[in-house]
Amino acid sequence: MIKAKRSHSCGELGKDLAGQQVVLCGWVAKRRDHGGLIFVDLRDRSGIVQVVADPDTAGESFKIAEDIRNEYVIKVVGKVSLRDEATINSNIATGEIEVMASEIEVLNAAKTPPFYIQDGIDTDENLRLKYRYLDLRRPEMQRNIILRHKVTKLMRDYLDTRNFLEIETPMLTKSTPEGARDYLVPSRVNPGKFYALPQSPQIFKQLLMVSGMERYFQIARCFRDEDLRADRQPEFTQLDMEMSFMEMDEILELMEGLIAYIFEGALGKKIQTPFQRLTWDEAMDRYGSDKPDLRFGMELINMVDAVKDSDFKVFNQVIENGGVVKAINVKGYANIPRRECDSLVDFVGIYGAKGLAWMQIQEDGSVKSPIAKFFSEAHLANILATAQAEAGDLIMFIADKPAVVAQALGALRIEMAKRRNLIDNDALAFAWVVDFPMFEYDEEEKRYVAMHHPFTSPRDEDLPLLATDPGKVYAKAYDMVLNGTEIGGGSIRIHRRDVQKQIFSAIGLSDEQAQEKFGFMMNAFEYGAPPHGGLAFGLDRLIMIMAQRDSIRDVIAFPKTQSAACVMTQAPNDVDEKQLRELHIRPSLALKKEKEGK
RNA sequence: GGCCUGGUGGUUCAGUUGGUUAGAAUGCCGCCCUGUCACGGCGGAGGUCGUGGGUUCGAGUCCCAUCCAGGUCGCCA
Repeated sequence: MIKAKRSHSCGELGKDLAGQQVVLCGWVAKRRDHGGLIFVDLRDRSGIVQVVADPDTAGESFKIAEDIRNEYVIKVVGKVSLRDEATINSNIATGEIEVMASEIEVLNAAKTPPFYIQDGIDTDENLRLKYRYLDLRRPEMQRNIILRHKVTKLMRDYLDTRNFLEIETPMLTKSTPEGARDYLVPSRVNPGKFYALPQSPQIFKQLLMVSGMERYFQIARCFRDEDLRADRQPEFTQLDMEMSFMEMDEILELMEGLIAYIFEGALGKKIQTPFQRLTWDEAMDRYGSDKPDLRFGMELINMVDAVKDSDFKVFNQVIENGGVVKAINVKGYANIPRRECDSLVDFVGIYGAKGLAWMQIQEDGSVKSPIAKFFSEAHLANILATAQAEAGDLIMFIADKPAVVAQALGALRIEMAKRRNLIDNDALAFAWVVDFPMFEYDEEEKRYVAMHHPFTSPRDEDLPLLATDPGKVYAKAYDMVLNGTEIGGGSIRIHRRDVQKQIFSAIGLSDEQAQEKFGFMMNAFEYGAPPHGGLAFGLDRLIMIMAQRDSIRDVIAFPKTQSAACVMTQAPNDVDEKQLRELHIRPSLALKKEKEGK
């Protein structure tokens, strides 16, 4: 047994330590056995260093070096030695030195792992998740987790120096069906009753403002029982903040400062502030999205004036029925096969568009298009001028209700940018989207629902519209957008009981229902609630973008699969009938389920 | 819930119009090798082709169902 304690990390060794004895601990990343000489790449969190076992210097330990295998955990005593010029390995940070082992101890043997413990592996994610502890041993995953740690540390530092208090709020809370589905937790001591896991600490942080905490933050776990996506997990983390006595402009500026601080501190990237601001209307009009990707142009162009009064009935009917015709100009993409155009019709169909028209501008300036015959020379000239089209361009049109055009053409804009390779992967395009509509109409429920959440303050000038025309009310809400992803959102909140009541009424809650669900909050507003507002960043998404990954699963240590399951622990799992009974959940339900399963 | 893609040695994949004993690379095991770092050389083991039905003389291949994973629409105040 080696008595000496670990003295260094593998990655920190360098030329300055030449000649010094070190004690290293780590995992065997690779072993190259040359018979009379064995090389071991030893890996720990800090990096990799080459350990050399030479019978002359390793003595008895040479036999141990012969038996070790990948992922064995070993301890090595050895001398740092400069490598000969010819044997320097410039691929690794410690490539100018190596450690001549004098003693080796196996701390633990290891089975051959089911996949390679290295970067850039192309292994089924299910397998990686089943052996997540091995997946997290891979350097790129360790870098992601380390980045995440750095970012949360920087967040805490930034907010601490600006007088924020980190305060925890409950995980067992009250279910409020407005919004996403809740994860419910049965109460043992209150038969038949349930807690809900928080979708966000929204109400509690507002109450903390009533409490006079003035500035609050929390790195808060949130839960939503909805379907998963590459950027959506049932439990996720947000940096949640709330501030009293601050106007929107002050909050946005403070948040820009936070983001700049994080990017500088964690990635060494300077971020230009202030960020561009777009109103929601403008974002929808120009990009067809409330989270526009501003790394490229290709804006949506309104074609109504250019195409009206033509012989093309499809466009005419859409315009007559209050719809719009919009287009994007895909520069230099005219020469694509008809087949690709047809497949793009299917693409926009996913988003509800009933069709897609296109015009290919030929080298001689003439227009090749299935719909060209419906337009006069003057119309065509007008269309080309409106689209600023040149030879070689492809103009793609969608005509439909404004919301469908925005969604389908907005998605097409991004798809075409990908195909044209217009997106700079190193670019960081930040923006604020402000002035969201307060409500949107839910066709299914036949009522208005809050677009952000019902605690968002309407604009002062729109207050009179609350009772008469809720659809026209705008909110003091703001989203931070980065590269086409919403990374944060917030608002100035309501701090007056009468306004809050009006909002609940506008979304169809009776006074009694409002009192039953949110009475405690409205009561609090009567005891000196300060004006306040806040914001929450989606931490997982932010880290994902910073780490340049495509999925938040890569920046979460133990994520769930698309079916909200954990393949490593097998959660969710069956529970004992006894447990159910204690929770006052009738075992008959479970039994019934079991029978159905058979 | 809808649509799309995938599931074949440990891993990543190939597998033709359905036809003999299902291949490759890598990994793994054994032997050899004192300057490799994707070490090299020789030899070897390893597969109920996701699961269950069906069609057929014959199914990895065709059909149906189902499970799992991923993407996406709906959903996500």
